[in-house]
Amino acid sequence: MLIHGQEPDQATDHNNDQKIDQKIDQRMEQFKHVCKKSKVKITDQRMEIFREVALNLEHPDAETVLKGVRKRLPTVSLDTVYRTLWMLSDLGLINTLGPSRGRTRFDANLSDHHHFVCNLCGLTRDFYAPELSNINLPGEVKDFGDLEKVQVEVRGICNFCREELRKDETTEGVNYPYGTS
Amino acid sequence: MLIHGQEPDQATDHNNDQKIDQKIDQRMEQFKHVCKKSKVKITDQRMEIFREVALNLEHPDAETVLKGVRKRLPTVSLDTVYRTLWMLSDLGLINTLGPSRGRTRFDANLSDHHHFVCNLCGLTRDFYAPELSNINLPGEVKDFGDLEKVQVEVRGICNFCREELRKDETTEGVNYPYGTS
DNA sequence: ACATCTATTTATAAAACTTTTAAATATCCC
DNA sequence: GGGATATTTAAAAGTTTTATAAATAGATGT
Repeated sequence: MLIHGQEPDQATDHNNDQKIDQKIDQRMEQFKHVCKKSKVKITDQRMEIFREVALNLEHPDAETVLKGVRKRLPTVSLDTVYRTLWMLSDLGLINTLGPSRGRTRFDANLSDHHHFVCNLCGLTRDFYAPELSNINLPGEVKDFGDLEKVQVEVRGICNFCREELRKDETTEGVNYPYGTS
Repeated sequence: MLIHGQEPDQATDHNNDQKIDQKIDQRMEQFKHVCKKSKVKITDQRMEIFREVALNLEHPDAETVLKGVRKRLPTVSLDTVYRTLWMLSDLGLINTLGPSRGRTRFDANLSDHHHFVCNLCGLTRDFYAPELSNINLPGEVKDFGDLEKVQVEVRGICNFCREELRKDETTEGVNYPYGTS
């Protein structure tokens, strides 16, 4: 799927650039801190990959991240990008969009409903809450396009995965090397 | 990713079965009606594929749908399942979970934010709405597992795709054969 | 009910996406 | 700075999804 990059309406001015630089520096520090705490080595590749996702507000896929990173590190491989992105996700430094992890999934429930999604296995269950139907959205949302429906997505850890985690901890605890967040 | 099928807590009783049968019959009728209206042929494969997604509350992937359908039609191909599922999606009879369509996408924005998602191209943009942070969830949601965060997903058609649609309509109008819904 | 026209399915194969393997390299801790 | 060890790389294999062309089946008019 091609994402047509919709550029910000106004050219970013100098002040704005400075703000973004500050923010990204802050996030790089956070990244390094989490890596150290988790005993994960800080390599150039990992830094640039994290920087790339953090800077790209379009929620890029691995290929897009690769392209961006190669401007600075021409030899990185797609493999490393994938490994690093999943590692960042395990560390809780980034998230994936939707329950992803591979296969496309389909939903025939057209009635007004919402989703619980497990962050670990992707289990997705419906729930109903009529009171959520008339949520008040900020006006700017309409600027993105025509709105069709509003769905609430509750993320967490499902009962099954929580149990698995507990088991792993009491035995060896090597399955989720970077913690779960 | 494996989804461990969490079975419903109680065995469905006879009354319940009857209700489900009624509902699925209703949906099959709706399916046929939409197909006729859109001049799409009603084949056994399409009926069984639609029935399968409509019956499966776990939001199955194509492979899972294939397995289910093959119990009744042993010769269907995975290709047909994919083609049919995307067609059903174009017809507005089913949806996909998340912005899917292929590649996994990553999000480094950890702050409290929400998403606008284009149903056609998958474009996903962040928006902020602090007032949505303290949404009141129905108690049953906690039964699914441990909740971590709540994100609102607004779906629609982005400005770019709306424009593309308009163009197609005024020229030939063959790109979205089944309409857009 | 039958023939015909055309969309759809199937099997095969290819494309697209993601992960593994084993050798080469770079990081971190002393 | 040197050495143990995690990480990267390139190549290849594994998955998931889509395209191709021949065979089949639905729908329309009779």
